[in-house]
Amino acid sequence: MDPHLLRTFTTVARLASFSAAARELGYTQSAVSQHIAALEGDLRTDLLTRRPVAPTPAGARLLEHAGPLLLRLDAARADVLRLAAAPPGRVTLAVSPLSVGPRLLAALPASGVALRVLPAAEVPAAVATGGCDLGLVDGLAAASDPLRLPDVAPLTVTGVAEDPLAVLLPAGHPCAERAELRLDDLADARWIHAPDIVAPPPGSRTALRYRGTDLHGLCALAAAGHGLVLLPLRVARTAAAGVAVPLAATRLVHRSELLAPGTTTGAAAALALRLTAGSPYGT
Amino acid sequence: MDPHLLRTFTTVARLASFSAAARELGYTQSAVSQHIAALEGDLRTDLLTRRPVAPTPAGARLLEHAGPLLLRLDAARADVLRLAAAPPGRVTLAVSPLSVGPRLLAALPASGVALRVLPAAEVPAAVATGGCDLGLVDGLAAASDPLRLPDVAPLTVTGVAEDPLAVLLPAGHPCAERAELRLDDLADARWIHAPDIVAPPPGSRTALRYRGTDLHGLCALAAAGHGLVLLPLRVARTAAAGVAVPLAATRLVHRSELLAPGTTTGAAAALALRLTAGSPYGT
DNA sequence: CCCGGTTACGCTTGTCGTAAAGATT
DNA sequence: AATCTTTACGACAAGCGTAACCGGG
Repeated sequence: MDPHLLRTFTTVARLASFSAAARELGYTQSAVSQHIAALEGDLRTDLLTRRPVAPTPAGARLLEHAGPLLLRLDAARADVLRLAAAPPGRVTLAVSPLSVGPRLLAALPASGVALRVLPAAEVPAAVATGGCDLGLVDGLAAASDPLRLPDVAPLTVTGVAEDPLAVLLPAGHPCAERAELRLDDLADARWIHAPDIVAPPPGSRTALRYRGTDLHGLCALAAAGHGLVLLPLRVARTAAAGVAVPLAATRLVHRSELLAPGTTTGAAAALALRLTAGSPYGT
Repeated sequence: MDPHLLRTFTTVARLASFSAAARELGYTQSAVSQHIAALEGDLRTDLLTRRPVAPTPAGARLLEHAGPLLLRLDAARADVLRLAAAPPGRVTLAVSPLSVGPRLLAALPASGVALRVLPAAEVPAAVATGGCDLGLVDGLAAASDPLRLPDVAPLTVTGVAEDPLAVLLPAGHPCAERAELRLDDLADARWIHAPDIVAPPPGSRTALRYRGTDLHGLCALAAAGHGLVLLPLRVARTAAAGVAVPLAATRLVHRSELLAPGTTTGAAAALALRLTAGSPYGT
């Protein structure tokens, strides 16, 4: 269960080829073959079928563990190295699309910050492994509850914003005239599932799958009637087309949180302070 | 960042001694010294002070990562091995003290089950690393919200019970006659902090620290006026002494959840079914 | 036969233990 | 002086690459 072996294993599984994995990792085919053999010998189970190369059930199970494991390992290394490293000159901020709000816009102009837009699910990893100095994530949660984030590393989590939710409807939709909606009212509706932007409401059915982090395109699709989208009211109102109807009688709110690694110094620490200053939302 | 090196590092840090760690791990002092040197060389930072042996700041940081990391590694190995292993003859169920409720008592008699009482924080690890076949954890959460559990491994989590909360007061307490209480009413009160049994209410101050999983002793202390305790109403009512007053106007409930590893077979699967059958509480 | 994974084998490197040296109280 | 960590060194094993081998399209 050497991490090197796990890394080779995940690479082989991802590329479905020993030789391609060898090229990517800078090994020879032979070494890759030996790595897999070592893992399989250690666990006394086949992990991959050859020809075609695909994970066995045991291999699939191991794959579920290997990703988070290697991530945590990178995070640990990055975190310790960060202690000794000089504070970054230019701060890189990982943001999920909907986490960009007034608070960030107000805090930004002060210094040279590079933004990096990532799906919410990837922001914690980006901060933990040192790719970015700070992160802003958003998601749906019960009011004043912190978001559920994958714990890749011990990160400092601070709430920075909470917004009520709204549904973005096409102009002609039967509910478009109403002052507010409940999720029950839309029980039969189809939603656009855009996992890189917003989690869909629990238990909803999917009309269309939308990949990528482009919010504008998503709103356009919703306005054109291809499916409903749940957005922070603040964002839904600014959509060029479509009608934003506030969501009532729900415990859910849209929440944004700042993620900071254990060590935050220099310009990154200053930005973190501006982002959280006077925030009414706790850890 | 070889796991072996991390393991000796954590052992040395825990025992504050190279030689003691060597004895525990079955190495020579020399090997331990080389392990630490290898880690320090790899990260280009001192991790431990010698004489006395104690973690440096960087070392302390690494320690925070090392524990969860090694746990996940064990969990991965155990999970894959469990796929091939024969279903256990006797099921071992890890339970946190307050997770033992009517549902478990009803499901138990059917077969030979061994119970293992652990602090709630250790139950997920016990299930993930294969020490136990199933786990029951409890904790405080917003109504119908799942508990926040450390994700040591991808476990199947199923809610099995929710209970209203109560405060256990000594007989003469000013609030003891009231029909119900709010947490605000007790803002100045001191609580017994028993981390292995119940999380204290958020923001409370501690009168006494109580270690161990013995519920009876905790109730006795509370009844004797050494501090308040927050318990599921069901449990508080059965306390031999003391007065149980229901907690009102809170989002918090006491919740129990069943943890199952990815692979659950035989008698363990049957028990899991009985425990969750007809449960109104979701994932 | 060609492509791709496996096996054999030699070389290099790494890891451990023994033992001597060094440091700290 | 005693205790505990570090360093030196030799033995052994592990890991990688080269190259030969094999099995399926």
